[in-house]
Amino acid sequence: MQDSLSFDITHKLDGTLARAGVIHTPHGDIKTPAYIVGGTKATVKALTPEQVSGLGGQAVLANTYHLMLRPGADIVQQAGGLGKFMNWQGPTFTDSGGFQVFSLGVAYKKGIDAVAHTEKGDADNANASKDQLVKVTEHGAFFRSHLDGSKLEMTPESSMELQHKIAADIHMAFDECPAPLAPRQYLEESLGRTHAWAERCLERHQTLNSAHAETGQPQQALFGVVQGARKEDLRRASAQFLGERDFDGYGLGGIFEPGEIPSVVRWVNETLPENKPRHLLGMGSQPADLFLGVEYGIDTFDCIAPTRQARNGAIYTYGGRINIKNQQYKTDFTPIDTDCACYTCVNYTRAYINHLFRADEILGATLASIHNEYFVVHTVDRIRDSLIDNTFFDYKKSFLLRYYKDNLPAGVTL
RNA sequence: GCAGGGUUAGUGAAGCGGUCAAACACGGGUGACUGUAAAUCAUCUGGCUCAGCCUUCGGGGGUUCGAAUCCCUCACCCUGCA
Repeated sequence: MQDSLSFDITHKLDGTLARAGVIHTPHGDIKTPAYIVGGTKATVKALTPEQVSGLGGQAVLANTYHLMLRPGADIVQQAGGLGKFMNWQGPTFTDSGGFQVFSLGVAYKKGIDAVAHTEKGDADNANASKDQLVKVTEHGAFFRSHLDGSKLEMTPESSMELQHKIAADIHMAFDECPAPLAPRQYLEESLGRTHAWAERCLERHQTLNSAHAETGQPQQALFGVVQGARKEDLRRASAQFLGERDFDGYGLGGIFEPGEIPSVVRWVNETLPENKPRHLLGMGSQPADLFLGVEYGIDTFDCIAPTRQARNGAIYTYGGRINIKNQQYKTDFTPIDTDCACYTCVNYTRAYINHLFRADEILGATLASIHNEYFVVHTVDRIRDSLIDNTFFDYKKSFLLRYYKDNLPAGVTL
């Protein structure tokens, strides 16, 4: 059977876990470290695939839960798979739906921030609220659709069936993402479940891949997802358990702030096998995530924040984040960032984009999304270059000082 | 000219004797957003020496302990009839 995926490490940065390399997939290569563009519902919101590749995007990540609801995995399959369906030629990932166990579960109507970042109500964070749409059992997760309330079930097996129909190049194992401040006992129980689910995912995945081999379809790859919250022993045990199994790579889940990276990501990446790619799930809202992630051994990132924030007017510049809707930009006829080479910065002014947002014109979302996504994709590309020419720490320091000035996020060091 | 209706904060529009600095929407200010529940959400939006006070509901004058709310009058707008 032909390999679904291979990974070459071409450079390593001495004294760190950082590496540069190439992931080879049936739909092309990904030069790593790389920022994977969020395309949850088989679309990168407000952008055409040409715009995504134009801004430097190498691969996109869609979501199994969302595509199961709309349009349904069967339709994506009939279309010829995710890439064909959305006219994206390059590599694709799907997330399993594991994160929705969290976002529609304990975090529902409280917000990820409230559940993941605050110390208050830690026990509360683990408990079911009346509102939440998810119930977890050993068998799988029961969802109520956030769209119409209908009852759905997702199991490790069904997630793999769905992902194979959607047919991205790289799948994620169906995991439970627990609230990071849940009680220890719950975290242990949850991790055991995630591991059992991972084995069930792997088994079904291999069966499905064998069927593809018989029909001549490309092999698909599966990443195991490491959990364990902020507990070193749990994280190392998870990385050990999954690292011993035949996954094509690993996703790191349940990480919420840059300050966790030097601890949690390090524990995991010190333990995982070195020769397989590591994807940091859902992190990459701000530059510190990217520099620290790479430094502690991450190969790929995905995050929806650049496009979501762009739609809401929050825009990255090398001097920090700005809100383009603010009054002060009404008559600012300079680009978002004079040091940025993206399509938006080359062609448009802050005043024009400010106008588009105030007038509620959809082009504002597009131009802002092109810029924000370029900003993070390009930053990771530059980080890659800095690994190759051995200037990582200089680049990290100058970038983060310019971006954060005196306000480095908690836990971030230069 | 006669009869009726109207004039409320940046705009539209509730209120019809005390609990009204005055609902609500829009507009405006600011903030948030990390495997997308999100082109979303939060908050402020008369002034000030700010748990209190001051000035506001077309202008002026009354009634009342008390008026955006009732009466008189003036101005302007709308609708009928001449």
